[in-house]
Amino acid sequence: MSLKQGGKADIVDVARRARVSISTVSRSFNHPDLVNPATRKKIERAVQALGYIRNRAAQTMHGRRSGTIGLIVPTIDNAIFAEVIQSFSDAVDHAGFTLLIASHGFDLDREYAVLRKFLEHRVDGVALIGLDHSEPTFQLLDQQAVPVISIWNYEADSRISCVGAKNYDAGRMAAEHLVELGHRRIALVFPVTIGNDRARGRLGGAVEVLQDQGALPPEEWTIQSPYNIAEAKEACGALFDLPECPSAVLCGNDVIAQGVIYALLKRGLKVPEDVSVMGIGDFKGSKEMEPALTTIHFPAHEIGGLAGREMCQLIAQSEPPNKVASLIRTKCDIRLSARATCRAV
Amino acid sequence: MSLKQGGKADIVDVARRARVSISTVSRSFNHPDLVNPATRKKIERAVQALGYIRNRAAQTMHGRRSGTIGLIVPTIDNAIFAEVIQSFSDAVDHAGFTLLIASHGFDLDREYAVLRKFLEHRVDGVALIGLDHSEPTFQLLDQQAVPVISIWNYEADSRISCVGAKNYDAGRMAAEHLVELGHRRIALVFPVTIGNDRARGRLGGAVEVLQDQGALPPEEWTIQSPYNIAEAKEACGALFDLPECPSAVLCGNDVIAQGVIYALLKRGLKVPEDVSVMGIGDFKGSKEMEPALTTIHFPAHEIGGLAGREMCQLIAQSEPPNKVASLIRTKCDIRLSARATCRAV
DNA sequence: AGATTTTATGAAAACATTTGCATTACTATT
DNA sequence: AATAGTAATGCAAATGTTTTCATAAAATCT
Repeated sequence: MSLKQGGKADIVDVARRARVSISTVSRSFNHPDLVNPATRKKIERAVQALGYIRNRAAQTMHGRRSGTIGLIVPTIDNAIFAEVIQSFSDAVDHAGFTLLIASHGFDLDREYAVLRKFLEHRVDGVALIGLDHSEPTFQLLDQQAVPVISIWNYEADSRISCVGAKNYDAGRMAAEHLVELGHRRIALVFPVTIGNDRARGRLGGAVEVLQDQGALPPEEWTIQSPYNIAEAKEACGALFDLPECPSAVLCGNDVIAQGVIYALLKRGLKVPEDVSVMGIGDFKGSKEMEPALTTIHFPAHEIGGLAGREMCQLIAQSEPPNKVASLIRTKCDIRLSARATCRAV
Repeated sequence: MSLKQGGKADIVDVARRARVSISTVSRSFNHPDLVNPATRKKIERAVQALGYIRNRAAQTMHGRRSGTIGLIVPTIDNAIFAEVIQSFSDAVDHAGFTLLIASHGFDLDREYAVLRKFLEHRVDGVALIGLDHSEPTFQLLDQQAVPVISIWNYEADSRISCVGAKNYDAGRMAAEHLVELGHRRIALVFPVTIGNDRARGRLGGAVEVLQDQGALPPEEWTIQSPYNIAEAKEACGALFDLPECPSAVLCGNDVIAQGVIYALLKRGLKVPEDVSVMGIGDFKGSKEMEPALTTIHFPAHEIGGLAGREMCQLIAQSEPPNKVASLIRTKCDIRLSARATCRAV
């Protein structure tokens, strides 16, 4: 009975019950210092009694910020991004924003479609993974002048703000480590690189080092596999049934590395005694594996948190609307985590 | 120059450019069949030229659906939920909805706060994990009459719609399998169960079976550990340094199981020769492990997808607004996946 | 005590849409 | 050829807020 029949009370109901005008109610939410504490109390009571919940849509429509941030990722259910999504989410949540999320399965056209959808919802900002996006995506971003940040990759000349690391360096580091350990017979297991600049950068870096060393792997030692334990395990199986087996395997990321290790174990081969395995990413759990995975450490948690905070900053900067925020570029350091899956030969 | 100075065109601009009324423009979006194809073409061209993007906030405000669904989970960066989030996301995306997501870190008060925030955004529906929620949460849900679904657990007498499995059964199955294999010296590694009915159900089921067999583990064989490889590995270490070592370990989920396996490997103990390890959940990758993990299979992908589709159904049902949708309860089957980490003794 | 500033409130316009009702122009029916 | 029915469109009210401006009341200054 204290509730309106519909169950949904609006600001007018609150005003009526508190015997003040709607302006005062609105003010008591948005600029509490401008309204008499006693009045505020009355309003507070009315809100309680009616179970009133503010309608953000109405505020949004009025031209204010919507209080939402959109995050577009290739996939959610993947160790790579889960950590970065979590820390990004925490950071924007902490600043009072609500997160809209969607995945596109590495399809840049779907990415564009999702972006449009987010824009229809008038997100205050958008975060994307990597710097590889379709031209329409860039144009839309530009035209709508929405604050945008790219997570995971760093490029000094990126078209949009970014926070992340140089995947090219990661690829180099990984290959160099293997080479320093004396390996020359190195196989490569990477995902498809179109529309995936992280993988492309890593592979490019690794190949360059190997080329300099005259250790470029033959065709049959270059395996393609998605970021997925099962498929990686399956895909690289043939590798070890070959007459000449590589002494080390450099993997596109830790998930692939895990698949490779399982494939080796399954064949009764020992890591690192028979074959060394190198990952990239240093996902949660890679350190705890037995033997612990040698990999290139990416500070995923830090990258996600930084990206979230910088996103909020970009949004604050771009106030008033239409003021274009300046670009921010943050380079995060990566480093070799030499553990137990690679040995010198 | 074809763009409005602000960069943002509205429906009025489109109408003007297409030389029709705003009503017609609106209609051509929402009820295209009611407008002349030729007119629709004109409007389409105007939209293109102006780079117009519809404002969902305005539609929302008008009382229609917002086109958003809120998903509240304990954590995102965890193998347990990542898969279910992904499939739920895909399902609602497919139906044209946009997903709002937030995590609460197993804190039911934060869950309540997040729910409020989502309701401010006028989500068309809310999905929660499990059936353990604070009383204010249930009341708010009730009072706002928002379609809601619980994911992961099934209870015949749940207060809200649910799709999932019986965690109690999972716990029983796991314990029964171990008992059938002849194990009596069984250790338990589970997370804190307050506010986590999944863990509570599993533990309860397992304990009951063990009690019936007079195989209830002593205090020092009951370990507490969060869902986290590193902490599980660390936490159960002491277990194997004890004078009398258990012959099997039953874990709260597969992540914990993996931690336990690594702890064993680290001590030079073999799985399953020295100790059997049982997981619950059957996460992505558990099948590929070497040795492959014996676990209770939860159809996470199916649960998430079903939940997403049923959420959309509930929303459709609750049209017109204020019509309360009926409860839906779907029980998903779980089964033992006996693989290689448990052996008979 | 009168003038000036400050504090607290209200009225009404604005925001970008949707939709019920009214209107006009066709097409089909007798 | 008049009538009824249908298709396509426009007008204007409604949606739930925020905010500018105006006004009234109270506090401060001289």
